[in-house]
Amino acid sequence: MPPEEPPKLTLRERKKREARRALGQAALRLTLERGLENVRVEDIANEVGVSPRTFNNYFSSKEQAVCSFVEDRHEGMREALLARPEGEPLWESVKQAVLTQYSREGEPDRAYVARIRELMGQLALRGEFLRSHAAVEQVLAETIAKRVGGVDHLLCRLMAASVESAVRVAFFNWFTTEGELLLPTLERLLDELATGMPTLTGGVPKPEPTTTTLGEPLC
Amino acid sequence: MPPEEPPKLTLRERKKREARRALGQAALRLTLERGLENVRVEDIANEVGVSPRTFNNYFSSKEQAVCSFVEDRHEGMREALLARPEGEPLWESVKQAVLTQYSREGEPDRAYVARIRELMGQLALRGEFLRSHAAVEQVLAETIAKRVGGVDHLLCRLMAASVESAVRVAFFNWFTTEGELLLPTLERLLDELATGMPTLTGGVPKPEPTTTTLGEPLC
DNA sequence: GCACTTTTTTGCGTGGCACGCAACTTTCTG
DNA sequence: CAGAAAGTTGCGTGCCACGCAAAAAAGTGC
Repeated sequence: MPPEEPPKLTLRERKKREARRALGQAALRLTLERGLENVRVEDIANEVGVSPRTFNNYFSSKEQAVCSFVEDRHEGMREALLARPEGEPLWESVKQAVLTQYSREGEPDRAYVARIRELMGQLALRGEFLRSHAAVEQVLAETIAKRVGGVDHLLCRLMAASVESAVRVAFFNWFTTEGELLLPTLERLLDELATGMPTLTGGVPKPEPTTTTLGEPLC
Repeated sequence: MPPEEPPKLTLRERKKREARRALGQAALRLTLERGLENVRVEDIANEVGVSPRTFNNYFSSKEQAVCSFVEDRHEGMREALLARPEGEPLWESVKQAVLTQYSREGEPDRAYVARIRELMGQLALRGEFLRSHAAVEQVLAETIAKRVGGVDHLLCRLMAASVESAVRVAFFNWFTTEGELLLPTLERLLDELATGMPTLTGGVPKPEPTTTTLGEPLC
């Protein structure tokens, strides 16, 4: 095996990617440590050894930088989906691609959960967070469309949006509960989507007067 | 019929609501007229006859103000769902509630479409826009949970998220095409969700080499 | 109608942020 | 190695969110 794989990308390209990655990572780390309001753009820039002005060449806000890790999954998502075998039914492909992507990252470290939960509490991040998810959704929709050829674009979008919904809900559940694993929940939710909505109706329709809170407005 | 309905809310409460509504509306109108980057917080405040500082007592950014109309639907959504008859299957209730809410507003004026499309192009608004949708989703999830009693909260969330997905996709389609109506599309997408994902697979799996663009990353 | 409390509005000041611009440095190409 | 192309940086500018405390408005009890 070659220890140095031939850099197919130009040096510039690699440097750019690396800089962006480093900035996003630094932003996330600092925010987890101190909370967003105690992180200045200057801090992030310094951490990476770059001028504050340069930071804004890559991201147009620190919130965007912090959330960039979500968006970064889009590449893996695309590859995972395109790598599925030709004849496989579409939904199976999508499901497996999603599961592949998120198991690639491994069951996330329990130690981070509390901090991530705190992170998500940051109102200021919610918008950017969702925007990043939407970016992944867009890639997913395009890839699905490419895979199935001439099928209705609306349905591709709907499928992509539904999948991202499941991902968001699974993550939400993951970092608001203590013991549960991410992947099984995600798989279950995806199966639920496949089955269709009425499944939920199977539950007891008795209106319990208990005011059950659903938790934070998160996600 | 009483021409003046007795104000069940205190004067303060009414004034607050009115102020917020006026600010949001002004923000939206000005943005549609001139584009977000040509609207200053000061302009919005002046329009309503209030100090800039007060604007920030109601909204923590102008983007939030512009998007507030989306979030304002949550109240109607809640009522519409709770108003459905007792014995009705859950999904049917949800579907009808959503359709009720969006027909309440009437098929949107064609004249606005171009401007709305432009509005959605504003990168800066996307995050807030999604945040508002998420807020509606949250209310929807809570209301669903309340309606079905003790059923799995995860599934309630998933359903709410899916519904919002359909809404977003339907809107997207509505303001990126010329002739189509919003409500029929929305209903079709909701039915698609009810049926479950594999429906999409029904399409021709032939991989057309045409590089079909899916349109803007919007929504 | 009148004191007293609670809530909202407002002006001011501060720290911070995004971005245009133009000079400078690095990388690329032949 | 020389010129072109792309990326980085410092500076300046306009704007913005929010804390704070004083003033104004709305609610309350008598």
